[in-house]
Formats: sequence, C-alpha cells, structure tokens
Amino acid sequence: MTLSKSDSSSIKAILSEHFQRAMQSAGIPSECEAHIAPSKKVGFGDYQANGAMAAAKKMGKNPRELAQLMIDHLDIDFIAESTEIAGPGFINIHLRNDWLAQQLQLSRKNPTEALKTQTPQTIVVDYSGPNLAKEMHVGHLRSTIIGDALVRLLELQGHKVIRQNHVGDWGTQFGMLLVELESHLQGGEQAELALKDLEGFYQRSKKHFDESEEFANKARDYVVKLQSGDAEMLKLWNAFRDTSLAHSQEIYNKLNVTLMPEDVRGESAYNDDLYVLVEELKQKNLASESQEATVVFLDELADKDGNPSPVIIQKQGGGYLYATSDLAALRYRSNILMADRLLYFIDARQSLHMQQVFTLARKAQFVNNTASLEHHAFGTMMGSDGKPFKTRTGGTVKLADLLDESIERAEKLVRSRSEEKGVSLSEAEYKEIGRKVGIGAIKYADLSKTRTNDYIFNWETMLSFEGNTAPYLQYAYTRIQSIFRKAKLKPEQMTGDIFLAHVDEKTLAIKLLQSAEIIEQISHDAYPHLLCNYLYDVASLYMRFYESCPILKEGISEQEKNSRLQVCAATAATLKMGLEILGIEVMERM
RNA sequence: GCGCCCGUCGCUCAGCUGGAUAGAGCACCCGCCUUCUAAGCGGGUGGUCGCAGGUUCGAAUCCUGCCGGGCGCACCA
Repeated sequence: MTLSKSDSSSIKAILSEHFQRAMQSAGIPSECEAHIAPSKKVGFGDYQANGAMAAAKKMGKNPRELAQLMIDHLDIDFIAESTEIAGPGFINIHLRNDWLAQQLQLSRKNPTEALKTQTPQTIVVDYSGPNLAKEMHVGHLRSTIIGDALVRLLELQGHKVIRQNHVGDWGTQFGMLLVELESHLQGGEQAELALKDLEGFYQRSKKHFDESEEFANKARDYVVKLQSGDAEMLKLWNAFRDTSLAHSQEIYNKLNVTLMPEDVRGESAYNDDLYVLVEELKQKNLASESQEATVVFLDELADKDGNPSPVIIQKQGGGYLYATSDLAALRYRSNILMADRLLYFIDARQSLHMQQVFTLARKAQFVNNTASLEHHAFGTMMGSDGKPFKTRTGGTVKLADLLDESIERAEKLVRSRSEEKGVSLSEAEYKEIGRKVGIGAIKYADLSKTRTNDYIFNWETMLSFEGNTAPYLQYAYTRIQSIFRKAKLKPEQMTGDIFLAHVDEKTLAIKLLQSAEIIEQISHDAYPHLLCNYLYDVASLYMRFYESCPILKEGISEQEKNSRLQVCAATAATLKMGLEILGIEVMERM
C-alpha cells in the first residue's frame, strides 16, 4: 500500500486513519473515534487505541469483542508487529522496529519537512508592546518570549508571519516627557545621554509635573501641539522615541528575540484613524454619548441582569483610549495586512478588554468574517512570597537587570563546575556559555510553565542545572557534540541504515518521531510549555540511551556504531530545532 | 455583587478534547565514574488530586454547589 502525504505526517495520524478505516469495515458508526494515543506505561505497548469502549457503549456491544472485531479488520502490519486487547477493551499496539528505523532515517534526510503546513496562512502576531515612556521591566518578559516562540514556530511551519510590536508611544504622558527632554537638550545635552536612565528620567519629569504648575501647563500644551502635528514637537518626540526604542532593541538582542525595528507599529501609527473610526461607529449606531463620553454598549457581553458591557472609545474632552487604537490596529491588520489569524500575547488581566475589542470589531465589521481573533493570555511572574515579582525594596525589576544577573550567575556556575572537573575553557568561551545558559535558563523557566497560570520565579530552581531546565537540555546537546568530536565525524554527514536493537533506542526513536504532532498542536493552542515538556522527554530518553547503548566503546560493530551515531544526530537535530523555536541557543561544549 | 483564572507528594510544576496502578524535578535515603562530559543514570520513601454531590462501564479531567487564593469590572494602558 502506498502512503499519501498526510499519511506520513505522524505515527498518530497513520494509526488513526487505519483504525478509522477498520472501524468502518467493521460496521462501527462513523462518529466513533479510534482515540489513538501514545501509551503511558511500558507494559501497554507503544501506542494504544481507546475507542472500542465508547463505540461498544454506543452500539450496545461487548467492548472486548468489538475491539477484536476492529483488529480483525485492521491492516497495519507494515507499522505494527502486534496488537493485543487489554483490560476493558484497550488495544495496545507494538510498533515495528524496522519501520521506526526507516522513518527515523527518512526524517534525517529532511528534518523540517514533516513540520510544514499544508495550508499556509497570513498570521499577525502582536507581542512585547512595551511602554516607551519607561524602561522594560519583568512584566514585559512573558509577552515577548512567548510571542517570539510562536512566531518562530509558525514560520517554521511555513506560514507568513507578520510581527507587530504595538509599543506605547503616544498619549498624555508624553507631554511631560517632552517638556523635560526639551530642557535637557537646551542645556546642550544629547538625547541619548539624557535618556540613558529612562526610568529616572520618567520619575524626574513626573516630579516636575506634580510640583510645578508651570511645568504641568506646558506639558498639557505640548500634548495638544504634538497631536495636532506641530513640527517642533514631532522632532522632540522622535528623539525621545528613537532613543527609547533603541533601549528595547538592546533587550531584544540580548534576549535573542527576533523583533526588529521594522516590526514596531505603535499607538501613534493609528492616531489619524481614531477620529474616523469613532465617527463610523456613531454612523453605524453602535456608539452613543453617555456621561459626556462616547461609549459602545455591548449586549453580547451583558451581565446576568442584562446590563450591556460598556466600552469607552472617546472620553470627556475628546481624548481617545487604548480601546480605540486597538480597534484601529485590528482593522489595519485584517484589512491591510490581510491576516487570516490575529494573535495577541497579552496579560490575562486584559482579557475583558480584549473580549470587548474583538466583539466590537466583529460587530462593526472592522475585520474579515473569516479572520480568527485570538487572545492568548498569560499569568504573572511571582516572587517566592507568591506576590508579583519585585525588588527587595518593593520596586519594579528592570528586565535589563534581570538578564544581566542571570548571565552573571550562569557564568559563575559554569566556571566553578569547570574548575571542579579540571576542565579549562577560554575566557571567551566562559562569556559565551554564561550568556547562552543565563538567557536560556530565564526563558525556559518561563516558557516551560503553563502559559495561563501565574508562576513563581526562583533563581535556584532555574539555574540549578537539574531537571526540566534549559541547561539540562543544553547539556544533553553538548554531550552529543562531544561524541562526534571524539569520533571525528560530523552529525549531518551520517548516512546508512539505522537499527533499533535496544529498547531504549526504540523508545527514543518513537519520541523523536513525535515532534511534528507537538508542533502542530502548539500552532493551534499556543502553549510553548508542551514543547518544553517534549524536549525534556527527548533529553531524558537520550540520557538513558546514552547510559545503556555504548557508541564508541570497544566491541561495538561498525554497523551498530554508525546506527547509534545517527540516533545521536537525530536527537541533536531535534533538540536544536526545539530550542531554536524557544529562542534558546545551543553550544558545542559546556 | 457579577465575570475570568487557579487549588495535584514537604517545595516547584506536568497531566484536564474522561481511560488501565496520578507523573517529573528539587529535598530525603540507597546504588553506579581505570571506558563516549556524573551539570548524568538506576532504585526507594512521599499524594483520600481543596470539600461535597452528580453524570459514566470508567472522573484529577465533565456538570452543580460550597471553601480558599489571584485578577478584572466607564473615561491610564
């Protein structure tokens, strides 16, 4: 039998299709599913089909007998060496070693082919979005790295991905910032220098605003001038914006995040759309005046008593709010960027707001009917006390400081470990490894937690170098590299047949062949922790294989050595690909 | 008050489109380095899955109600 393209996508897909076919021939109603899943226990085969019980229930038959009937109609000899019925009607499937070996060999030739989507889409991803008035802090970490992981994953699948960094570069606060900046520039100072400490600059201008009536009045005046397009103001604003954006870019570079200056499209970009947008909403009879503001009442989000949910789109005095610019951005992304999916990686506290904006955009037909609007919310980073992560003195933790501390701690750990082992690396190597491990640890600690939940930040856990951490995965990778160095071979050059003789080889091979399933799932649900868990499984199974299957040692035949080296190469490739999706770098040694 | 999220070994977290004996790391105990990096591997101790009902052949997972914690609910973003 020849396998179609979709057939070859994953073990699960192949088994599902064949079981479905068998169930059909066995006269089982088509709405019944095979429910194929990897087995959780060693004794239960490699995969299992759990659908017989539900189908038997529906048909009023004995589940074990029905399972037998399914097996009788099953044609999976090419992939499975045996099947057996267990318990109330589980079908345990034992996969063929030669088939797995062959699949692994195929995947070695073109590792990313199985990941490619059959239906490429245009996907706009909104993430990071810092407020340019202040320095980036820990609160920006999750949006930035989760969004970036999804962007990388979707691009790997072959989608057209458009990054949108919706920075806060507009609004009343810029009045006071521009007044403050102007006084610095008039004193002959360069913008870069004046804004070196962005946080301090913000605090000082806030202080002046609060304490000086004259300063405050000037600030209000500057806002009006800026928003009406005054050239002097724009020049000042651009100086501020450019400097602040450079700060963010520095963080992105350090974090190994793919956002670039051209991905920035901030609130200011929609300034000219806001008036028009509000007028349109009025004309469509969606917006009305209420308590001197312009408000849209959404019946779709009404409470129990039927009170509609209010969304203010223009406040008293005519100012616009973030709901208004979010709507403008939504329309731009759907109509101009032609997005099939619009992904938002924003704090869970914005859930109601996002729901309102999405509902309103649909109602006003600002977005294409078929476009998928998705808010992928996430929880908060907490300190060891279970409260939002703060400095010892209760202040906001700057992202730059957090990253620097992590790099410093990681480098120190790498050095002390090397000294213990008597290994000595060059100064440059220590720096590079420290950076990769430090950044990797901080990102992985975050990405490996379920996105929607709050999580507790802990230096010791994430840099303990044990368990489900970035360093563990990086270490597994370097172990493999070390073998190839010793064998004087290159992983990518390995060819020839693979044999899966040992049970630990087989288990690892099955796991390696599951990467496409995982990637596919994450592309829908946007849960990077699934990838982390998968990679941890891969690394753990590799470590086990490493212990039980000697590769370069005496008494190993050339054929076996070559086969095992290919298993190593496949593992390294999977680890590297997975870590690259997460934006975590690997190294040759550590 | 209404809405959203969460409650799983001592700690940090998986598992939640219902499936077999609830998993992992840390901590604790016992083993494994003259051979591919011991930042590793194997084994063990430890859990009435917040509580109570319900649906089901089967519930940590679905439904209802409580208890406990976090967050959000009109002019900041």
